[in-house]
Amino acid sequence: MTDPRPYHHGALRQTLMAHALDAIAASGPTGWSLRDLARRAGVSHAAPAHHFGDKTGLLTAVAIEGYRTQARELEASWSDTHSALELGVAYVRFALANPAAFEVMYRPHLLHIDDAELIEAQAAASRPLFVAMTHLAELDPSIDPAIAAIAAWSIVHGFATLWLNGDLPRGTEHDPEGAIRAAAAYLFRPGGQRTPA
Amino acid sequence: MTDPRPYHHGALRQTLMAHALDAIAASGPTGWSLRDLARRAGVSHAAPAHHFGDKTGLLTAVAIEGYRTQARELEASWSDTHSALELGVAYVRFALANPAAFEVMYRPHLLHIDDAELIEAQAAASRPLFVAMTHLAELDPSIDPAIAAIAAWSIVHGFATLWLNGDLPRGTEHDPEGAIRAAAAYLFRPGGQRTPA
DNA sequence: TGTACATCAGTGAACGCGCGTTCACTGATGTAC
DNA sequence: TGTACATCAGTGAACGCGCGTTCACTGATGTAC
Repeated sequence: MTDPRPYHHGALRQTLMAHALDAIAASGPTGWSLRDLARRAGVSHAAPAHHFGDKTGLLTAVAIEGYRTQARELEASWSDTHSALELGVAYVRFALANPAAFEVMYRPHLLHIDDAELIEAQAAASRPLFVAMTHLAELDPSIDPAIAAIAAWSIVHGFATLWLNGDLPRGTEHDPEGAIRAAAAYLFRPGGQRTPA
Repeated sequence: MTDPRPYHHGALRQTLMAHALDAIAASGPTGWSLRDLARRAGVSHAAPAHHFGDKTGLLTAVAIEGYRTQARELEASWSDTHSALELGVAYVRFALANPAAFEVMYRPHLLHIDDAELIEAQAAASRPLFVAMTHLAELDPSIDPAIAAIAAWSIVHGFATLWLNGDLPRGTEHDPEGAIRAAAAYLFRPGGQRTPA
């Protein structure tokens, strides 16, 4: 009656990564075991080691895939709008759509940080931010692109983190994109002198 | 030759919390066990359950203590400076000085979120932010205090998170306070109209 | 000052469990000739 | 078209380990009278 499962799974690597995303979303970046993932994939408990070596290897694979997707989305946002604000909204949109990957990507101590593919994917994902900040500094010479990058990255990263943790007050829930768009608009209002508030 | 340890430890609760902070800083909010903490405190493995019940209880105690300290520091900063910018710097200073507590405080799913002391401590810690934003909105009527609160909280929370994870580029390392002060100064520059950048 | 008793803090043995890792293996697939 | 062989993906039994939890206990402390 039961399907005779073929000896070779066929797409075990991707399947394990998908289950890892579920497990991370449910129990955090370390709240699961390789055996658990194997069980979910219907495969023997020693199989995951073939593909990832260990947990860190799997998390690294998850982060790489996350950075690649993020890079694609940020590049698309920038070339569509040439707006730093919309780039920030795209950053938040990615985080909210991919909470598990987002939770892993920015925690170097969970990853094999010297993995070449990881380093390259990270660099590709951060490029649009620097392009946008340079663009901004050209329009407004009072803006220092390095500091602006820290400001912009911080506000969108902070918003995404707080939103995913459920820390933001009720009301934000139904329209997170609207909330970050309004909040981030306070950054880089053109013209004004910079003085401490 | 060895000290005859007294049957009663005397300050086991505080000692376990201190070791928990070390363990969290080293291995993340869940990368340790109650048995491990008991070992570090030189006490039998069943002792921690007396004080905290379980891991979540201990993390809740850590978060409560964190929020109380944070509330004290933020209140002091506000009453000393009446500056929203300096309040943000104080938020970052707290996070960097108390990384383990900071890592736990904003993750409700790690905590007993309906603990009355936790709720009260959280509320006390967030009060200065709303006071400061209300103050800001009085000075500049174009500022919406609710949105400004999200913007301000996001930028300092994001900065602290990225800094603690080691994600920010070299250079920021030696003067995180200077970096967040410069970055946050882009928020709420007086005067300018709000338009998307 | 003394005694009895309740309460509290911590002990230590026992349990069953899920984990990562190892290892010799087997079944399927791809390639060379 | 067929055969031989290498490689790769996944198996399953075994191991030792640290874990949380339970439980009857013991030693110290505090309080009532």
